[in-house]
Amino acid sequence: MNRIEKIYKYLLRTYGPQGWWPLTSIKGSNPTKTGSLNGYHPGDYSYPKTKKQRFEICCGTILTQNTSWSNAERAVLKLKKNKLLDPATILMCDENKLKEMIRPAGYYNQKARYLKEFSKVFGKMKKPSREDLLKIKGIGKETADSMLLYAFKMPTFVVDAYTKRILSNLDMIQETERYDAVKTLIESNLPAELETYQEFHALIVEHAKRHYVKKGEYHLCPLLNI
DNA sequence: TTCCAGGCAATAC
DNA sequence: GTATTGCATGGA
Repeated sequence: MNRIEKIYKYLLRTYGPQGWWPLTSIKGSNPTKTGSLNGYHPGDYSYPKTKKQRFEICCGTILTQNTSWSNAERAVLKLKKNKLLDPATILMCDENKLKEMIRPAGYYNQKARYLKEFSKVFGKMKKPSREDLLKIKGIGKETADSMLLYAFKMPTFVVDAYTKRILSNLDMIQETERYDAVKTLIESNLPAELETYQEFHALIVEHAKRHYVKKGEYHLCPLLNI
């Protein structure tokens, strides 16, 4: 078993299935989880079940850019309450009203624009390619991969700041390693399975929230011992 | 008060 | 091509 696999197994054993991506229509909760308790569906990989849920996940990936999920979730809930978790409605919505709805997620000026841009093309997106998504204003590599992995169920790994921080601390990459290099490293050392990729990214976030927030504590990370 | 969060685009060098 | 900067709310 390679080191990436060992890390994955350790995290899964330690925290259990994470049930990403959270959805507002799911009321289950996991009290062991940091951050929001709502919407996760651990062990159930059948979501999204509807186009509406798929769109909600995509909106969530945009709203949580450089933002805590608790803040992004507030914005998602406001959108839902105002019937705005729908591309046609978002396109018709007054821009200032849309900004007000997503205000708690921060960066609301740009994110409102990003949501409109994405809403324009969502209807045409059956199984979009990464390149298709990257052409859309406001969708970078991580957001594109998050949409592919959690909304469109494609086995593609999502790299984020936490992934780099952890692997760098374990001396498996350089701090400055490029996004796609890290992505390839992970993907080439794990079976290319949707469930595995979905879990691993979620587990990395959960683990990082516990051990990689304070800079002086990275050396206490339990992964250093495996 | 300061720092950080499930990044991205625009600009500067 | 690489490094820096602006964007913003809410919690610790």
